[in-house]
Amino acid sequence: MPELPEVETIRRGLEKYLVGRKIENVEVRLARIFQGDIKDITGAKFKDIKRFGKALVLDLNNGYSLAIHVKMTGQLVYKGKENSSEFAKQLPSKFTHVIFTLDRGAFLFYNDIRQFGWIKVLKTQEVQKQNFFKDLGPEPLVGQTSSGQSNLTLDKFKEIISNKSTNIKVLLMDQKKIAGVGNIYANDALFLAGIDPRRPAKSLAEDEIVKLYKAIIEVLKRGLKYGGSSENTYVNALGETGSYQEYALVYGKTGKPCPKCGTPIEFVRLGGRGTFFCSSCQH
DNA sequence: ACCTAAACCTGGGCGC
DNA sequence: TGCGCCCAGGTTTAGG
Repeated sequence: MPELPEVETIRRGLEKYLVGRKIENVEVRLARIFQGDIKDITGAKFKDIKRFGKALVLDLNNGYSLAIHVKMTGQLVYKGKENSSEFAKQLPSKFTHVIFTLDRGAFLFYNDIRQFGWIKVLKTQEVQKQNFFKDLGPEPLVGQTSSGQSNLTLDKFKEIISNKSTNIKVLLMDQKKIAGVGNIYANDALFLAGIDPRRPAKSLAEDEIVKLYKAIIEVLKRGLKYGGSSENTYVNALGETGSYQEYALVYGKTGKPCPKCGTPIEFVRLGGRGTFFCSSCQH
């Protein structure tokens, strides 16, 4: 779930089903995932559901917040009379590590196969002191996602790109530079802009920077439109999969024909991450 | 300042 | 069916 469109999709679902609801009990099955004291949140109600980059912040009505990062395989799924999907019916599972019992016989489950994610209990006023918050770059979709902090303007994007010798793709995925862009959308944005992911950021010409800026916003909006990308384990707050993977341009398509010219998509590794591109369309 | 590899984990897919 | 290997929407840390 991991990138901006997936986390924002979860946020919207949680906002719909959790706001005003009471936490009656918390069961932590895997201690590593949960940091804090469950006493601080038991009995409180959800007040506001926010997203900062790829992290979620669930504000409660008692001065505490739950900060959550799902990393690669985390899932936050609501189960209650508003949602009796097959997926929810089967919860909790062996991958359920935290169970929030809510009022009206409902539950919020945190599942995570790889166990990389975390849930932290914080005082609401302390949230902005956390690294995931204060080190975060500007948001590409402020105004369309009702979350985040400062907006990634074109001028700000130019400033971020200028004089950086690092690969443009690695830079796009740096959360300190830009919030929310991960591997799928970085690959697809570079394809849409016709830019080779291996190029040094500072080598981009003015018109290429503008194209890339628009491409980032475009692919993130598509991701949101299709409810995120369910390549693997991602589901939304109701346990439903997204469909962006059916529309992905180059991500995960090694050897398959380029959607524009038919040349086989190439695979290289940049910054330790799988990188997909068309050597014919991207320069 | 910058780049890489490894670490945190489990499971799925592939070749043999 | 099983084994070994490589892959995975992220981030952090250690080392060069």
